Amino acid sequence: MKLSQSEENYIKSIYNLQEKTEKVNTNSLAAFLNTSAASITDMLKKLTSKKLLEYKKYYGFRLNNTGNKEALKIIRRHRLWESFLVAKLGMEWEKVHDIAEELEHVSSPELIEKLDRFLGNPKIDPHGDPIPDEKGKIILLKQMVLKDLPMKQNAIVSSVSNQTPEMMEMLNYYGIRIGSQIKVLKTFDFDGSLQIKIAGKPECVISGIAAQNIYVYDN
Amino acid sequence: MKLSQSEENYIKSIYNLQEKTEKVNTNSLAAFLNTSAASITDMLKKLTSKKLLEYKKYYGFRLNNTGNKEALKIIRRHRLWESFLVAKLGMEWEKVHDIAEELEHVSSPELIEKLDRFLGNPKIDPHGDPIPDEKGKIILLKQMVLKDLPMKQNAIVSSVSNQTPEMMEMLNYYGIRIGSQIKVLKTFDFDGSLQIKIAGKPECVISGIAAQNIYVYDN
DNA sequence: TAAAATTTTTAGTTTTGCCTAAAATTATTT
DNA sequence: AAATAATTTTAGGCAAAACTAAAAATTTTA
Repeated sequence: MKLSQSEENYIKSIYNLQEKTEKVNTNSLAAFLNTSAASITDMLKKLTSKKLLEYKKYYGFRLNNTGNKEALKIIRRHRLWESFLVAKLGMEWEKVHDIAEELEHVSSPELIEKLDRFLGNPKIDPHGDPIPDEKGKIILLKQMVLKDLPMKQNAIVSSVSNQTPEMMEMLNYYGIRIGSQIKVLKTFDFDGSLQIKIAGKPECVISGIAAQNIYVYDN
Repeated sequence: MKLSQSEENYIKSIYNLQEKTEKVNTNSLAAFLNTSAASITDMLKKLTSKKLLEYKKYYGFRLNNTGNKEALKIIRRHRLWESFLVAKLGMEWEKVHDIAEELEHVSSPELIEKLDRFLGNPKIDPHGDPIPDEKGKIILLKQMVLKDLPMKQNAIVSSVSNQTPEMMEMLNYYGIRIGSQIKVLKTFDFDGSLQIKIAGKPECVISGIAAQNIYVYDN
């Protein structure tokens, strides 16, 4: 299915809104896309005629199977590019979204599969969101805060909540990156700090506050 | 200057045609872009009003200084992406052009500078064309066939003419890549084969035929 | 349940980038 | 230099994707 950039943006936005509400309505999509309700109606007709949407006038709409698959392809591209920008080009997390928003429309399947392999088939993007696989399957992650990770259990760093330069400085010091393998060895009850082991690094201790801002997922 | 994809494509095409002829004319650009002469005239007016073009009705046109700079930015993006696709994703040379054609319109200067650094500031793309630097400067390369490289002189592999799987197999065997540093140690007059040294690899011998299909540039 | 408020759709424009056909201009022949 | 040919521009339209304003449908409220 060949889609215009605009169609792709609509599909992705509808997918996102669907995550929260059963039926999406015109006004909320208009607000989300920062456009007019009339423009939404126009596009809904188009997507319906392309058989991507279940749409009943005045009653709201929802992507059908085909539409959902398209949405997942777009999201896959977006999140892979975000991963690339952070992991390979060293860009900061706040900056990558807008660039990925453009890159996601480049529609060569071969490109995306090669990029995926090049990145080492990441399961999660720099914001901690899961990356759909080539079939559109999303793994559901048992994501948690490092502080809550059971002792001795291996996990992967997925994101951090506090993306300030100060946080970055500290993560850098510890050598903690998105995708780093991590394990809690010991907790100090006195102040809540944790002794941790990051793969390829010596053991070290991190404060409870820091550990509350680092997200990991079960491995 | 914010340009649409279409405007960028016109600018790039005009730049390419300018390389060959003093003044570009409507019909040749129409043929190049596979579109109608009337469409060309439309766009010429637009680019003129944006002060990117020197255009006199019926007499042909040419990019002005600003237009040339824009063209070089687009070409820089295109060639960096081509380099990325080949060098990092391992795509084949014939396939990368069309994909780079899409990627080149993503217009974040920071992205491009980071990509450039990530690739090691390549001077030449996988087709052997020079990559303009961030100021738009193009180095002029003394490109030559490996066979003609003076002995003991360091050079960089820029491209190969024969892009078959068989050629790729052999290059792979030798560990020759775009960007590899290479030097000729000795030539065997009997059959024209060359003893060469590729940086980071042991010395080896390559046939004269192969050496005639490998392009290098002076370092 | 009727009136008011909200939401959604329709109708009519605009801009961009393309098209074809016809007119205008320049170049080439004879 | 006049006629013919080629090139280029203008004129008028079309489709996509947006907009505003107004009409229609639904929901809320009194």
